[in-house]
Amino acid sequence: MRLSRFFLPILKENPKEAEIVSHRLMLRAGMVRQEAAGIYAWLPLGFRVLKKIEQIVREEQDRAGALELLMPTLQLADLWRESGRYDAYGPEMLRISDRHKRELLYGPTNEEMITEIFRAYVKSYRSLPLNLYHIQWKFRDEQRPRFGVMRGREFLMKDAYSFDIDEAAARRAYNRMFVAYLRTFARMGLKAIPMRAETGPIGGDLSHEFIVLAETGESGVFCNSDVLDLPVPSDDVDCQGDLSGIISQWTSVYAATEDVHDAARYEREVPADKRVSTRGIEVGQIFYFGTKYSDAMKALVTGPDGADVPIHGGSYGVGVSRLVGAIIEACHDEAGIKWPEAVAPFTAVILNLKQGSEDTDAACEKLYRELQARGVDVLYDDTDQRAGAKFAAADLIGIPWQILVGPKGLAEGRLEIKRRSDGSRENLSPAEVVAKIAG
RNA sequence: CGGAGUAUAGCGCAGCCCGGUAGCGCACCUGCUUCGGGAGCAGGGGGUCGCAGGUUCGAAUCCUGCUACUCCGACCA
Repeated sequence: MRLSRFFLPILKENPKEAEIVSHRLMLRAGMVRQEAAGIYAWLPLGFRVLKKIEQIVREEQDRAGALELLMPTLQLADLWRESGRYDAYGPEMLRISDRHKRELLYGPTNEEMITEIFRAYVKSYRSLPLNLYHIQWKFRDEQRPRFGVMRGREFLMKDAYSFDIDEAAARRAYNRMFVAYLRTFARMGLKAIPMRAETGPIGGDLSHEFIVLAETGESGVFCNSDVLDLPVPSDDVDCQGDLSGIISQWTSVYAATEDVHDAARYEREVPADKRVSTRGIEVGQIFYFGTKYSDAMKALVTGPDGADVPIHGGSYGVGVSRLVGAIIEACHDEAGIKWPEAVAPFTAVILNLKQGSEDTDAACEKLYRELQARGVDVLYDDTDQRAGAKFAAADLIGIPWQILVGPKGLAEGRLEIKRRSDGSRENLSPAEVVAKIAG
């Protein structure tokens, strides 16, 4: 992508409403624009990141055996009356009526709808286990939206729903999602710690929140620093195999949000030098809720003995749009964002330090073509701004690799490559640059 | 949902007390000079001053009502 043809409305000054760093940087980097309280338009740069995150979530859900579908944003009120949540959900639910005065709502979550779909088709225990998920916009009419996309009213969420014949099978489904979540967040460059959590209004008795440690997080958290060094399951983990060893490894180390924090146990189990008391951002939560919805909505399957039984369910959410902010909270410095490569809007940016000069133009064009040919997502800053402005913009938008092409280096046949994450620099030949980034 | 504020150009702000027909910095456009860490000079474009009423010869400014947004707290993927 040529920057001169891209849409990147960078701001030099800080918008006054943005209090936390991720919100400030997202606005300054031209990633989002606020359209109403807690409602954002995703501009091209932000949209690229959102899509990368979404794709990682999707790949790990698929790996875990979940099946993607897509449910609508609007749902009929009657569906929610069946579960009893239409009234219980309260003013956070956005209620709408259509021209026929039918009552609808903009979905804040989809347990009811997925249960309705499930019960319409699945009749036998032999169709289980089943895990269906979608990645769709949700709306929760928060009393006080804030912190940009970290707590918007409209947000993109991955929500998966598992269906199993009994509790033991449901716990295996829960474990598969637990492992998928460990992998998902690690692939994005985040340390997300699973913490025992309250089940809240969704119900059930087993739940973990996945928390990214950050001073600007909304909830207080307490954990044993050992949990930060636990190994994340690798690519070849057998999701259909026995995962209980991994789960117990992760859940035996103390980690809790302030809501369920047990100070006595914390002090008893965690040595003083390993106590971490900080704040965190919730990026995912998983629940096992048993037969709560299948009882209320009569989602029954016929078991091996011929008797109908309610299925055991779980639901598993990832805040996809929130993750964009969470990653920035975890990865930035004074100059701007430092995207982990896996979610970066572009892998590399070419900075032509003397636009209009024959030598640098030719070298940049060649490099740009070669990187593209090698499948690298590359941004070419071909604007006629001065070098300093290009450096500042590149640092701000956080592209992992900056390739500096200027007359000084070219005189010796060299380009300078700067790594955004640690600021390290190397002088390399063009071929070496291509090999390093594409290879 | 309690409390406190704000609304003037794309962004950040001044002007309002004391009414007289809107200004500054950044950004944008043109030209020249610059050119490896957010350049300089000169010229230029852009605002029914959140909306609706009222007072007045005259309202960004005073009065009334409304709306939107922000911050602190209680609450949430």
